[in-house]
Amino acid sequence: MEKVGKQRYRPLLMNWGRISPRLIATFCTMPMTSIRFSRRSASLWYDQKSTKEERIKQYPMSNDKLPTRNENFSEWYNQVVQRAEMADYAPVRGCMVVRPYGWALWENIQSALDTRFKATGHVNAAFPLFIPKSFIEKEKEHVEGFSPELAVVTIGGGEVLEEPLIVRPTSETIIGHMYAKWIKSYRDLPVLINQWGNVVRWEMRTRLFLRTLEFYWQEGHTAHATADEAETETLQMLDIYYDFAVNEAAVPVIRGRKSDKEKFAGAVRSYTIEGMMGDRRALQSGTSHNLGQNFARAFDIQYLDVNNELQYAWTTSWGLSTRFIGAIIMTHGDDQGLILPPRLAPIQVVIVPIWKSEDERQAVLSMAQEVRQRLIQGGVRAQLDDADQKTPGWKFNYWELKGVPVRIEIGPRDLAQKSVVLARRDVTGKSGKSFGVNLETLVPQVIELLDDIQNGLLQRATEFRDAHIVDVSSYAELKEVIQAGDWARGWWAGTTEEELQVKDETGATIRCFPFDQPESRGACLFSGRPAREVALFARAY
RNA sequence: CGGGGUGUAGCGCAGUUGGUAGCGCACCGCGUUUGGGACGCGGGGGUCCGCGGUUCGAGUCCGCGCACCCCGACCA
Repeated sequence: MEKVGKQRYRPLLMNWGRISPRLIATFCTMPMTSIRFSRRSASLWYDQKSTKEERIKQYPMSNDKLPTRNENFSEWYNQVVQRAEMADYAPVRGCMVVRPYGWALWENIQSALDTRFKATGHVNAAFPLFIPKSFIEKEKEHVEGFSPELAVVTIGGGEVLEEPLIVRPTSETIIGHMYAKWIKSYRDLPVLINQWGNVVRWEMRTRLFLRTLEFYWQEGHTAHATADEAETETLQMLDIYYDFAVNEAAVPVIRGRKSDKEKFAGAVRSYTIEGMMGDRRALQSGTSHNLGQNFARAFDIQYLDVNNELQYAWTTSWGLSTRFIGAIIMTHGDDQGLILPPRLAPIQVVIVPIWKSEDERQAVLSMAQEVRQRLIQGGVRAQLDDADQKTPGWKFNYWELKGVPVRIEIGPRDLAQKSVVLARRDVTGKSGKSFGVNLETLVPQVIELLDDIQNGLLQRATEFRDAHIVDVSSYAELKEVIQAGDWARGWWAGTTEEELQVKDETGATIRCFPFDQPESRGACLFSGRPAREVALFARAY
């Protein structure tokens, strides 16, 4: 059954140029020094000639430490996601289960975004999961872009369906259809609807959160009376993503316009926020599209304007997905595991009690309870880890792996002075600990610390990013910079073909034309032609 | 769809010339522990991917399937 989609839709594919050796390039730059790995990825790291015995000796299967990010970033990511209990592999290839801890993070992301959507006049609704196949085919670029990755339902209730149903890869088409019904007059505009839901795209290579067959997201779909208004909306929503990323997630993204080659299938213009991950690869973390009148024409979204003339509406769409969780993980995480930005962290403070005797246990626990109460009353998301099967040391490591921003340790030594130990997740070891923190000033101090961590994460990530963007003025320089793993920024006036050539030869793509542009003009780094804007090149996820 | 690989306990794996299945971790019980990933003793857990074949006997050999992983061709 699952093959139906591919077979049916393959013929629709026309000019899918064979694409880049990006993945080869990535593979080549990765160190062959993985310490631990799952069976899944093991073969990648094997020296094909070594014997099985040698491999086992070389790579002990000890399960207690993460690979470091330098050793093998990709394996570090996989293990962090699973061991921090964010997500797990589902029994269906390429699908994930978002576990409660991961979902709690997503809920916080949702609420931060939803608040912003509502504040700008948007409302939520829900559209169907299934889309008639014919809908997808109505917009030419759209069908070409999405055909290869559609899941198709051909049987329902034991009967072969008259028209196959597509499991939505995105909802422009079905929402467009509904908008055509609802929009008759300029008085009906604008329509500003958002939907929280899931979509399915039949990807070849999958990674937890970053690319799975099914993922969760929000998709906003708006319709407007004028091109200007649609463009304003498109940019406004990109700014909301930017504000969210920077101020809630402490992920310093760059706003910009996608190149024609990279824009959404069916859009006139696509805008993006791009983040630099800990391995310096780029991650498209949110997109906003100006669809012009493409979908309005395909779905007959027409209205009568003030002059009683029939006009096509101007539509937009914008989305941010659970992929953003991957962005948070790969932006802030360190060799101990996750570091979650305090504003989004499901648990902001974890309290670890320490005791030896039963007497101590009682006393420590009751103090820990009180601390937890005070924190919660102060509006802090606090949790007490009072499990007695695990040692404090184990708990420290566990909660660090889970990225909880602040840990409070309470032991016998603290009882007497009515004080606690504060440990911040973003500074490892003893230097991140404050001893003898007084109970009376604890709550404001924790709140200040959370704030400090939030700012620190943003600053650290911003500095890291800026240190790895290099200005280039020639193709040779670009190659060198990309080869070194950094991002290259330079004047660009190239064609899509030239962009493709860069991708083929370097593995890098144009991530965006940043909004932040120099005043001057320059010469295209590739062709030497006069260029009006600079582009950012990077290897991307 | 092409090339490569793997299917044995929840996870990671071992299993010799074919002789009736084990190790580590996890899990359960009891006890001792607890300021940076504790320890002892005891215990539970198997359709050895499936089907067929060879054999007195198959995790092991043969055939055919299936699933998953990796690499290539796409993408938020």
